[in-house]
Amino acid sequence: MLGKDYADQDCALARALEVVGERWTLLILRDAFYGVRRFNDFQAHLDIPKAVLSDRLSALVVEGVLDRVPDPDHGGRHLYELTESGRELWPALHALMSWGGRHRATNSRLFVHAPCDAVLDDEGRCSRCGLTPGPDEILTRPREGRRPRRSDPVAIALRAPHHLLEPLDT
Amino acid sequence: MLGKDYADQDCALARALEVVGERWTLLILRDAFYGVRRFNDFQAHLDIPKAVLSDRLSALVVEGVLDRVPDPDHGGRHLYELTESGRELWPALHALMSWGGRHRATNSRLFVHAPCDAVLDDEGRCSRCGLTPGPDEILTRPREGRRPRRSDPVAIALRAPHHLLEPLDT
DNA sequence: ACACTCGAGTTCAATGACCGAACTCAATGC
DNA sequence: GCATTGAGTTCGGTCATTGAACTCGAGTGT
Repeated sequence: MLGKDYADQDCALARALEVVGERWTLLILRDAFYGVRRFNDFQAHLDIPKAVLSDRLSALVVEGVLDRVPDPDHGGRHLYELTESGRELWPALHALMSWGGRHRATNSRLFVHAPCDAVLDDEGRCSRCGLTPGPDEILTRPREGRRPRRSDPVAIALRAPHHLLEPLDT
Repeated sequence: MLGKDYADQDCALARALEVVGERWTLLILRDAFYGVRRFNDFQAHLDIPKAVLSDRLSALVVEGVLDRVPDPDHGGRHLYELTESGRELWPALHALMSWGGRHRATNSRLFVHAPCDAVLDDEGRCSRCGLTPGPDEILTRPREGRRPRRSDPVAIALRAPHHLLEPLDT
């Protein structure tokens, strides 16, 4: 694993980056939050080489961030789902997304606290009730008036408003 | 820049990762928050190849996350300091650190809201006043009872309690 | 039963990134 | 004047990533 870990860094950040710090990993997890669960859906939406996707998914399963479960509809296939520890990465993901939205490009999605129907601010706090909900209470939809750049089936399915973690059907 | 960017991803997260998603970058920024400002201090504390450190620092300066200013004490040298946009990465960094602290290793540091003298929770919220302060209001110190793993001068200097962003002297 | 397709990978050669060691160069320190 | 130290750059070797081609097994159509 040379080149992947930061063994000499005595720091929780280094430990976290050993899990999610490699190229593509956080984008894979973003898609997992958006409801993507199948190998090919990740691949279609991310344009990632299959070998790398395979590596990353296995690593995330080993790390306990994703679960690999048999697909009930298709024998021999699997679904990749966020574990509890994976779901707890949401605040980190959201914080990075907010920073990107503020400093590079306006964020292409809104996140809404489902019970309040009020948008989340940059800190992930509901603008009505003030709580910072977990992903299971968050709805997402694309922001208005943006011409979408991607046209793969997953990107199209993601244009419909939906709950985070809710399985996508393509 | 092949292999560094995610040009086809229409997403604020991808934009953020193009800036901070490469190996070492977030650890460099962590040290910058801790007060490290000199090339050799980064190098000593991170055990990073100088060529890579040089690359990352220049890239962060180009991206407007760090400023490269002349060192008033030493002609011909420079200091690397967080810009405003760099300082706004604190919530993302803190969120990742919290996750690492919860799921991999207990965090080796405490973060304290200076005005309240109360520790921050995993969401970065002050346990007394409930605000989520920026780095300029945060004090950090090592947690008690941990045998430190590193013994370079920077690691030793960092053992003293200090404000985030406050220049370290080594 | 048979060929076909499609999803989910694995294998492979080429390219790019990362590594550590050695080198440069300017500014102190003695 | 000479050695040292900080801040890089250069360089050969190694490791990771890439896209294309290949494999394998489960359904599907006939």
